[in-house]
Amino acid sequence: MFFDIEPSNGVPIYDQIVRQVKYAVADRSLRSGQRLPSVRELATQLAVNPNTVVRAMNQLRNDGVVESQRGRGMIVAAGALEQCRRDRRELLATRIEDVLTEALRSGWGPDEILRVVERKLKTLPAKLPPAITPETESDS
Amino acid sequence: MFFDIEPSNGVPIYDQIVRQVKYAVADRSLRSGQRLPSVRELATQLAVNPNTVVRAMNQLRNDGVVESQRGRGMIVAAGALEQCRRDRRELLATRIEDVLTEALRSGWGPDEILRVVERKLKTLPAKLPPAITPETESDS
Amino acid sequence: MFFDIEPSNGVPIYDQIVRQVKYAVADRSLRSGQRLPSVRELATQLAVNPNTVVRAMNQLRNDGVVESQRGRGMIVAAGALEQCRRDRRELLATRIEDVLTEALRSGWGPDEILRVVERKLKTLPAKLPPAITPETESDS
Amino acid sequence: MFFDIEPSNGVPIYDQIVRQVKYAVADRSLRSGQRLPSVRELATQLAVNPNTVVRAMNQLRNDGVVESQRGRGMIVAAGALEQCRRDRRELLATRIEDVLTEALRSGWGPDEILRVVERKLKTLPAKLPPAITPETESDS
DNA sequence: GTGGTCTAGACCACA
DNA sequence: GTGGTCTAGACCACA
Repeated sequence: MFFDIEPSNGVPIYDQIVRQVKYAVADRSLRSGQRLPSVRELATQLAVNPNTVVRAMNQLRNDGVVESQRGRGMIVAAGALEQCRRDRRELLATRIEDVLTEALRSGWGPDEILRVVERKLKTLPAKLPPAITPETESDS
Repeated sequence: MFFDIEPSNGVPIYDQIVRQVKYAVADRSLRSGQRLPSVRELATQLAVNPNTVVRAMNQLRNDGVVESQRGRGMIVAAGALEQCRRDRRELLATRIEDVLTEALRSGWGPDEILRVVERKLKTLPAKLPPAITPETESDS
Repeated sequence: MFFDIEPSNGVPIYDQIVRQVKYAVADRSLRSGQRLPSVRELATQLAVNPNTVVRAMNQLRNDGVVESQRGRGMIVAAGALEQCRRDRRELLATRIEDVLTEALRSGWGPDEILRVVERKLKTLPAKLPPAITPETESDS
Repeated sequence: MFFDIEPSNGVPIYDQIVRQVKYAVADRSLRSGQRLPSVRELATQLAVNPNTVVRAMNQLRNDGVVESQRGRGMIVAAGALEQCRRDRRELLATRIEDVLTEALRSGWGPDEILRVVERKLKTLPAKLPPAITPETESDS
């Protein structure tokens, strides 16, 4: 698994982890039943304190995305795909709505906003890393 | 002036004030030379801690949007319109870029995103209050 | 507010706090809008680390029982009463069901179990502290 | 022997094993002198870590419920029946007392609690598997 | 003052 | 080995 954590870009680290895991599940980069790296592993891998990872995992468990098995680690929960699709849609819809609301209130018209969005959508994708992917454990 | 402050929607209150003032200027709802309500007035009007208003005003002064006039409170600065237009463009562009980046990373395609934006742009404007307007203090 | 925390009786401290707050709300000892003692206050009062209180508060917020107001403290949320009644019913029903299941499986018959329960219900109440109550801020 | 282990229902697996063995003895489903399956057998049968079974067996030995017989595995100890009846009574009484205490503290009255218990006692038994029974190893 | 986040590190139960 | 809990303590944004 590849995470792209940016310490203090405003979004708390634990929340970045939560979102990225959810997005990875929603995008089928992570699948139900799949085992996650241990808390300690993840922590070193992300160069982050284990407690921060624990906090993210707690929230993910709360949200039905992962299950912990005592002494054995965490796995992606059964209904995780549907859950994460819902969560993704809601997380993004809310953020989009917020920004559009702010833009409209600022006096921009819908057309003006749409033009900016379209332009960004043309230039942004090229810059982005090729989406989070699991280790190719295609056959192991 | 009418502000629409939402405590704990994630955006700090002082920042909401800063943005709304800038947008009002960019949108000509506030004009250069116009007097702003006093800190105390604003604070009670917004049901907010006076320190919070002070903080917002400090930032607005720093950004060249308002000027304090000896003993008479704050007025909208001379070059405020151009400044606020720039600020508005940048504030919104940044937020839009951020949300689009997150959406693209989550696995959504540009088309999918665009569809959501278009849909929201059709439904949102109707719901919004009729843009922030100054009290018709046509000349006071 | 009076809490009765027993460090390591098996139930995690943060969970004891969560339950007791919920029960207090369900029992109207705490009411919507009421301000909770600050995290630091509660921590010293309960002789517990502030982080432990924070954890409890996070869960309570997640469960819609409290709301945090930045820089101002935490208050009991609007719909908290209904929420906590539901939570209480569920928490207790689950525990009761679990213990009855275990008893039935152990070979005890329903009558035998019922007798024990009735006996305990006669002797226990007298031993218990007089329910958690808020500081009598009846009129302050 | 049939066990019904539920990983992560809160009760540690080793403890579930201990309790179920004790209950089986108390209920005469297991009798003194009867041989228990080997650790390995039990572990695979329960889909559980062998160490977990070992731990359970150690505790059962400590509690005088089983004895290891040189080279022949474990058998149910001589005084096991009386021991397990006592243990069962105590295990269940403790759990019942705990849950009743929590319920009373939460503000429920004894009558309210009793009603819930009675209702559960009517619906639960039907749902339960037909009590733990030994494989009819009538004599092996 | 308030809550929110994070680190460092310990200890524990469990498998 | 695994996750879960807790402490101690720092630093920050916010009001």
